[in-house]
Amino acid sequence: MVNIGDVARAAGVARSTASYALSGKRAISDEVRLRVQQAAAELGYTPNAGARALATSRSNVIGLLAQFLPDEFAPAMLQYIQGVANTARDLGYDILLSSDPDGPAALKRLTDSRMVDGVVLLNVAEDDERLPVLRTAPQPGALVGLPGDCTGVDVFDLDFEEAGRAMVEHLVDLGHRDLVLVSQPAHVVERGGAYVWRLQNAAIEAAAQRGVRLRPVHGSSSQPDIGRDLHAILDAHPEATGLLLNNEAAAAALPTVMHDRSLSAPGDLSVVGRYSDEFARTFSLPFSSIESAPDRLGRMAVRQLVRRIEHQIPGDAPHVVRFVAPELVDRGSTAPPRRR
Amino acid sequence: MVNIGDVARAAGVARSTASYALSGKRAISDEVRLRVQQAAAELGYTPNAGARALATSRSNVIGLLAQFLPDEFAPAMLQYIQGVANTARDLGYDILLSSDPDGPAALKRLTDSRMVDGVVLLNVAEDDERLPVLRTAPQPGALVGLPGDCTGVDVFDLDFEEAGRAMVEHLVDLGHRDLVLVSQPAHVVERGGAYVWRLQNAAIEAAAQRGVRLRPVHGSSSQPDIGRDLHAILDAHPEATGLLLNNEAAAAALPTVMHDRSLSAPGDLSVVGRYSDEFARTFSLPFSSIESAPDRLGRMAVRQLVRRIEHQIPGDAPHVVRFVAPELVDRGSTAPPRRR
DNA sequence: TGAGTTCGTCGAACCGGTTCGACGGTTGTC
DNA sequence: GACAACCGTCGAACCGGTTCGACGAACTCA
Repeated sequence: MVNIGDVARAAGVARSTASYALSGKRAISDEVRLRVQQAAAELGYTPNAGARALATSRSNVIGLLAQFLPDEFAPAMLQYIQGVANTARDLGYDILLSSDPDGPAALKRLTDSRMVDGVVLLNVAEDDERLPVLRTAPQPGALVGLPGDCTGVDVFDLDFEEAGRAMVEHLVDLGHRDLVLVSQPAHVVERGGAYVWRLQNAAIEAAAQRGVRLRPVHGSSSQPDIGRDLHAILDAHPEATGLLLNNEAAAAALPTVMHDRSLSAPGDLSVVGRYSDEFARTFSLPFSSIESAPDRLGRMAVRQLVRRIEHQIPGDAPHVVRFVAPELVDRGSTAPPRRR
Repeated sequence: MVNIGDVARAAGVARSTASYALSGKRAISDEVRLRVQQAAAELGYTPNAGARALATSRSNVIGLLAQFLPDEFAPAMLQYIQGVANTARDLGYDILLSSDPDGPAALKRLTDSRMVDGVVLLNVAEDDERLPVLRTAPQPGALVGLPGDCTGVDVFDLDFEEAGRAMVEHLVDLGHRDLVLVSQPAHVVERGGAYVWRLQNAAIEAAAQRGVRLRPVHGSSSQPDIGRDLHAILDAHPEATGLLLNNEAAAAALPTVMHDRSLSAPGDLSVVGRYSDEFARTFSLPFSSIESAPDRLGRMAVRQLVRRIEHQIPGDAPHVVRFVAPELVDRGSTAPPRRR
């Protein structure tokens, strides 16, 4: 394998000169620089990543910690991963994907071994066990998802409170007075999926303020259970005219369930979900939804991380907690309730 | 950051002794070994990945080249990625995920920089541009997908020919004599997605042998186009009683389309797909299907790769081309055709 | 003409591991 | 009692980059 010594020899200069000629960190005569660059090109020189990382303490790799939990809907996760991966690539970073179920251990290994210059955490829990590890790590971290304690990390998330309010307001404005909100399974909440109750509490509060009824229920996050759950929910609440979904699996399953019951939206039931446009296309979902903007969140997280890594922001500068404002994408699944 | 010198000093031994005590590559007295291990634990020592890679020419990282092409159905891709990631983790390797659209360049950089000990390629094309790069790389490579020329790489794929035959045989045995096969879009084929015509040709041949009619058609691989395509296909072939799907997006969209047309399977139409059980659950697909086994293929690829990396197999040993036999998972979507 | 700058290049040290050869001490064998 | 074999440890070299200080040559200016 050709190394920088070979390039230097071919160009007739010292190793250090070759290094400077390629990096441009010191003035080098045009003549020598061209000779070095040409030699590098001819020999097909690619710097050894390990050696460079050792010398510079920088790897140009970003760690991405994502867990494929049985109660998270995998296709929804994928969108965040793609957002992070694409942005990292554009900024010149590779991504090291860890799906280790033992998040804290994986994070500690990745950071302590200096394999990564920074990390992005997905599936952030209210009391995330990875955060203490991350705070003591020398590298910066960015989260997609809001934890209880944001100190020492940059945080990006959808404004779930506002999302909950917006969903309720939208349906109430149309005249609905009996709503059902289908959330993630109860044990996603127990595990610390705070976004579930952030949206739910805000929705309940908004409903109370407008004087309408909103019943929060949980649904499974996998097939075929969620289908049964939806049937049970619709059986239990025949008076409901508006359905709110904060559960991707439920959204994916609902068209089939409604078909089985010969219901259609918005004729029989107005439906609003919370998922991305990409997700809606993938699953042919006809429901209006609050855009969850996974690509945008992934991009924001990586951008901020890279800014910190490259010291445009010092590590002790104040950290950022930024919320994306929810936007309702109208797919025509809501209308005034049918007179009964 | 604590390094092996700190550990050695704390244990009162030389750096080399500390290294041997931790790696076990030379005999070390129990007493010294324990002292070193304890010092390492107390100081929270984690080896520097770059330094180790530099010294050993091994990074314990596997490169995963996956392209999220607009005409590949992303959720289907994810299953392969998960299979590869999980197996790699179990075997002690991290995964570097590259989604760079310029595959050859990304591959060259990853291998030449010695960032990875080996690579797994997804989205393999008949005449894959990454293969020449991979063959000259010093690291081994494993493919999930069959290229035209398999020299120098290990290859794992579903037996698409057998899959095509099995789908046809199954329906013909039930009495169907008019079949339609929905494949991926034409330009997936043009780009080199050989699996499309491998299945298609085998299906056509099997149909000819059994004396039944099989019409091959292409469908889009994204929503909502594929929905329109399916309607058009069903309009154009009202006489068909059996539908074969080699297109995940089509499978995902078909329930809605059939609902819109008030068709049901197997009453009005017998349907057989080609996708994984996990995929079927995610999309609530009620159709019987040939299992595409992405987890198994990912696992096989990584296992073989690791075997080569760890020199249980020398690099010049003969390479492997292994096909997974298709299995039909019966979900009750096929039956003898209804008498017209 | 000599001192002070500036510019371009070089040599050496360093990053943090692994590994090879050497060496002193103990044990075993005849 | 001499010699060989073996065991456990050490020092030094090496992997392939980057970076710092030094240094010679050319240029500037008094």
